[in-house]
Amino acid sequence: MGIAERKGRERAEREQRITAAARLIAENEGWSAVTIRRLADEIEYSQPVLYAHFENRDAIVAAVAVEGFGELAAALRQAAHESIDHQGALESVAMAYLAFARAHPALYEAMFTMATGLRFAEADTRPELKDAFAALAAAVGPARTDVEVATETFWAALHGLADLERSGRIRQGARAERVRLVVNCLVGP
Amino acid sequence: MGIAERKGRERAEREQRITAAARLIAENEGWSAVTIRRLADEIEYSQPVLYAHFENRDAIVAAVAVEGFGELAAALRQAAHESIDHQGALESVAMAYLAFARAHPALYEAMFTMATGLRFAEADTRPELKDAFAALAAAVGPARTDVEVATETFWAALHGLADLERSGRIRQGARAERVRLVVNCLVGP
DNA sequence: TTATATATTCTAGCATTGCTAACTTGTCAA
DNA sequence: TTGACAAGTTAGCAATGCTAGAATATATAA
Repeated sequence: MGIAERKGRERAEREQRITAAARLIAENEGWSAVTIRRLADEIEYSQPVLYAHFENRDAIVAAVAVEGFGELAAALRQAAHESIDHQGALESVAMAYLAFARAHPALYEAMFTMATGLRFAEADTRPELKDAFAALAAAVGPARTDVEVATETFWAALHGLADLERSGRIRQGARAERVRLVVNCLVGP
Repeated sequence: MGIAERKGRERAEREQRITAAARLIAENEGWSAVTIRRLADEIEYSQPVLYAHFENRDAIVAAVAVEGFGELAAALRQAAHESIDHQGALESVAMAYLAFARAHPALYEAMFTMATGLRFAEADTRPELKDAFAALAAAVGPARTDVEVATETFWAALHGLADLERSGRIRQGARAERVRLVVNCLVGP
């Protein structure tokens, strides 16, 4: 009997609607507008139902963040394919990273400044998180001995650029120059 | 008559006590523990008094953040003095930046992830903010034509490293290697 | 010195938040 | 049909940021 299956499907679908609503509201009105009551309204259930899916509000943010890491990894992989040489690929990936952060500010915020519970390099690390790092490593990868150090540094530079651009602390105009500086550093010696 | 002066002094002192209490509580228990009621208790006044000093809670966070920028600038300047050659100074400054973020996580959080109202490169930008940027620029400074681009990139790399280290997304161990990679990139050609 | 006006500070309360206990309704097997 | 269990709702708690209006202290004028 497919009753259990149907219930499982319904549950998964409802969970999906919760994160989708959270993401939409956050992107339009900021994360502070994402309240349990608002989400309950949106999915047309009462508030306690949300707690049958997520332990608390932070867990909803974390779920959105995990989605984001999956999408970021995909975007980076696609950008890497658009160039032939190493340097071009790195520049392309870097620009794609910054464009991603700019296009989905609330999503990026969930991925990096909220959701403090999401750990990397642990046993329970979600595959999406590893995948995003791997996508960066693939672009940095060849022709370096210290791939991990280089990837971490590349990632940090990109994240820093994205964050300082978002908060208006560095000029929007000079983006390409800054990216070139970062990429030259990695592709160089 | 020094009545007005005395009142001004008392007012300034009370304001100082508010930000000091906010900072202390944040550093010990996180920013979520910094509530208006808690601060009111701490300075031994009722809650509305706080609103005679700051427009809202965010303004208190912002005030702490400004303090932080002043201290960061000082720390960077001091680090720059400890080396003779350019490369050494840059490495020293970078390490001092990361150490600052690690030593005062709540303060750093106020400076970069909260306090969204603080703008750079605007007319009303507080001098402390410009000073921190200037301290970095002074270290990057000579021997480059594009000082501003280089400084922005340097800053972004440091901020990214600090942020990803804080959230446990890059290894604490390889800090020196990453810093070397960043510095080599700026000092190089 | 005393009375009035002004400035200062407090009490009390509102609306909103995340979250939960306890009731009610629906569902399925015996 | 009935009784056990699951699913969902109502109602409410404690905490938050913030504010109106009462109460008190302080400075100025008579």
